[in-house]
Amino acid sequence: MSGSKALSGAASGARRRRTRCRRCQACMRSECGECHFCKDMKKFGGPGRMKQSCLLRQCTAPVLPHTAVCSACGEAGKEDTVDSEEEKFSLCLMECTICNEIIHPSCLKMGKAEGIINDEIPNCWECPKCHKEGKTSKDQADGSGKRRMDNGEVGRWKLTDDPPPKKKTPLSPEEGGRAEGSHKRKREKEQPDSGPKKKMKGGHEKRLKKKPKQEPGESNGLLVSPAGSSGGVPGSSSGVSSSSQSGAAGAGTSSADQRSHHREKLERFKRMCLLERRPESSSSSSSSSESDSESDTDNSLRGEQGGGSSPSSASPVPPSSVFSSVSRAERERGRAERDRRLAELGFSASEESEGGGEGGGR
DNA sequence: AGGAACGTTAGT
DNA sequence: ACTAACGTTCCT
Repeated sequence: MSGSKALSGAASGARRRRTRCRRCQACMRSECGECHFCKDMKKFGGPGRMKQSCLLRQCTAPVLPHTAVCSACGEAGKEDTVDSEEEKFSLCLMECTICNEIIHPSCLKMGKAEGIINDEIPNCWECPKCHKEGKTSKDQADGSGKRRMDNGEVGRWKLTDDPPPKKKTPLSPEEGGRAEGSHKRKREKEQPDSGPKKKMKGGHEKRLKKKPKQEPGESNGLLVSPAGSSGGVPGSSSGVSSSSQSGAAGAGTSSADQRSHHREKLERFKRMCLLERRPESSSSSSSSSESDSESDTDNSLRGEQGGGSSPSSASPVPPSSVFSSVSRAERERGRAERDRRLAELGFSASEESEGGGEGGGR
C-alpha cells in the first residue's frame, strides 16, 4: 500500500499527508451542507464517493501529522521546547515541497545553503538540497507526469483570509431534490436496495483497475547523503539565491536587505510554529468573530518589513543562512490559486480580490 | 483542464 | 475499528 501515489514522489521517504490544523476558522466551521462535497456526504444524503471536506471548511494552514518525524534523526518537531526563533526553526519539522522530505533544518548540515521557505503554509519549504539542484516544484510535477497540482503543492490550500463569506449564494438552501443525475458520470448505478457501496464491484472495469504502481526500485537521488550535504554547500550559493528574486524588482532587493530579511524570516517562522501548535489561546468568550491570523500571515509582516529595516547601503550581510521567501512569482501563483478556489466556490475573484487591504502585494 | 472517484492515511 | 478527508488517478 505504501507504494502507489503517496510514495511515488517521495523518493526520500514516505510522504506525509497533511491534516487540518483544526484551529483556523475554516476548520472550526461546520459543514455548509450545500456545496458539492457536502451533498456528497452520506450525512447529507449523498453517496459518499467524493470523500472531500466541505468547501467552506478547507483548512487554511494544513499541518504535518503528529506522526511526522524527521527523516534524518527520526525525531518529531521540537520547536516548542525552545524559545529562540532560530532554535525553533532548527527544531521544527520542515517539509520540502519538491522532494517531500520532512526534516529538521538543523539535521541538514547545510548551514549556508539556501532554503526557500513557503510562508503560506506551515512547515513548508523548498529544502536547500533541492533548491541547490535547481529543482522547482514544477520540475518535478511536470517531469513525472502530474504528481501534485499544477502549482506545486497548494492545491487546496487557499490563501484567503477566511472562508468565502456570504456574498451571493447561488446555491439554493435546499436542493429540493438531487435529481441532477444528468451530467454526473456515475460508473455505478446506485441500487435502491444496496445503497452506496464502497467499491464498485460489479462490472465497472473503468475504475476497477488497480493503480499501476511504479516500480519502487530506485530513487536514491534525493537521499540525504552526507557527502552531498556537507560538500554540496557552496559558500557562494548566492548565485542560486538570485533566482528567488528573479528579475522582478531587481534593484529593490539588495543583498543588504538579506539581513533584515533573515530576521523577518525568523519572525514569520515563529508565527508559523505558533500557529501550528498554538496552545489554544482563546480567551474565553468573544472568540467568535475575531479575525483569524491565519490568513494575513504574510500580509502584515510584509507591510512591516518595509518600514522597519533601513536599507542602508553597505551591509556586509554574511550569507550564513540565506532563506529567501517565496518569490513574487510564487506569490502571484498563490493569488491565482486563490482566485481559482473562489471561482470554484462560486464567487468571483474580482469581488474578493485582495485589492482591499493588500498592500504588500505589489 | 476540470471534475469525480478512489485508495489510503490520520485522528478519534 | 470507524470516520473524515488528503492526494492521486482516471474520466469527461
